[in-house]
Amino acid sequence: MGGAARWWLHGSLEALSKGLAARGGKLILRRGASDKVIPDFIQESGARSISWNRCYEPAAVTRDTVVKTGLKAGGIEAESFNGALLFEPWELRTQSGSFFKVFTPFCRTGLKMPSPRTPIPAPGNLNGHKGSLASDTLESWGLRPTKPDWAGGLREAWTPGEEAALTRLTTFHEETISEYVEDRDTPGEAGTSRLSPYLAFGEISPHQVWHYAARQEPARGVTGFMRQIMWREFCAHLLYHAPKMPRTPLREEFASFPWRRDPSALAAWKHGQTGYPIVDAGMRELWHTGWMHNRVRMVTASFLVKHLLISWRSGEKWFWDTLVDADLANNAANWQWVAGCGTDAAPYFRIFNPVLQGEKFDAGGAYVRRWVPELKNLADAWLHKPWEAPHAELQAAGIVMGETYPLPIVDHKTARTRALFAFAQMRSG
DNA sequence: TTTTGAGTTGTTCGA
DNA sequence: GTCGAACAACTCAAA
Repeated sequence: MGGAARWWLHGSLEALSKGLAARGGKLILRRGASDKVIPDFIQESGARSISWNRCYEPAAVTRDTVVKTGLKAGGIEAESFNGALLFEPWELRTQSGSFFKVFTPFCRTGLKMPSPRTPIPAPGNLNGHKGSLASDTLESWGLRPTKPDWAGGLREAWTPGEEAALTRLTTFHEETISEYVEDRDTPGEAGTSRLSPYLAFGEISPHQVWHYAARQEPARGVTGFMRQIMWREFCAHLLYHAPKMPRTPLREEFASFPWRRDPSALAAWKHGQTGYPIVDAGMRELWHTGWMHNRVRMVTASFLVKHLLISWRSGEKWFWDTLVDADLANNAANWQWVAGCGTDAAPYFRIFNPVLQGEKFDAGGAYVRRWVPELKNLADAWLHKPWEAPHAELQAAGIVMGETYPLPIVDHKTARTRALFAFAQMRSG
């Protein structure tokens, strides 16, 4: 797990432990190889059956199959359930029986399926095990950063756990969803659901999200929001059917793409020091809060892959380490989409212009001013391209280009031409 | 089997 | 300033 996700997991387990205790249960923590720890624990506790929610990531499928086979052979009742996805990955098929590689027909087919099961409430009383069973302490797992403690921004921004997830869902529906279609693309507004980490950790299920939305008045935003939930579903199904997706480009010709190695440019990108305000704002939001607005994820990812010509794998790794909502399937599928090597990817000539993206989606500059405060006194007209601002404007705003804020590490037009050339090179073999 | 229409998110250029 | 076309060609999904 990445660092930010480990921080979240600590809070998540803490909340789960409290929730179980309130219902007469107890959370027991153990760690080690599943096919050893689980059978040992079953023997120790005298359990006769075990249930779990399925994971759909390739390594987890393999692991759980081994565990289940072993338990059944030992006469233990073992049952797994789907708590993570609206549809089973083998359920949604094209008419020819293959899995979907294009989102729109995938989504259409999903919406025509019988409605996903409705969630049932948690039991009131768990009637827990009465004996004493040893448990690791959560602290001993060392999930939270200590030296240094870099998680202050995460604590400010998030409350992990099921209760917080349900609050978030309710608030989103009461305050945000009616303007979802307009506001979800405006990073300066809190226009998105921010449910991603809760979904990633199973603190809320897509079934809960789905049925809660379906029960609402058919507000304008609901359909658009459900479409986004289907994107999560699509990525998970893709990973299930294409297990190599996190490492290998789905379009094979990309194996020979001429990526550059450029550690200093990569470092500038990671730390929000590229000289393009919208990119830097996004990367700093990520570093500070463990989350980045969806629109800005696209812009920053496109910048790494196309302007800097650095492999999407580098970006994938950084996001994996820094996102509280890090999810193997979403991360891999979306990086491949941006890089153009996914099955349903953006065409290669679609290269985001970070200045235009900033001007279009952060027109009032609220987002950049929040995350790049050294530019906050600069007028809207120059905010997304400070290197073009007249000297007097910069001086009035207290900015010295190259000192208080970096000059662009690449020129947009030059970088764009270079990217197009690289793609052409790849195509010609 | 063949054909046809369509495909998350954009930018640039020239009229 | 606004608008439409070009940017390529390919693969997928369904008729």
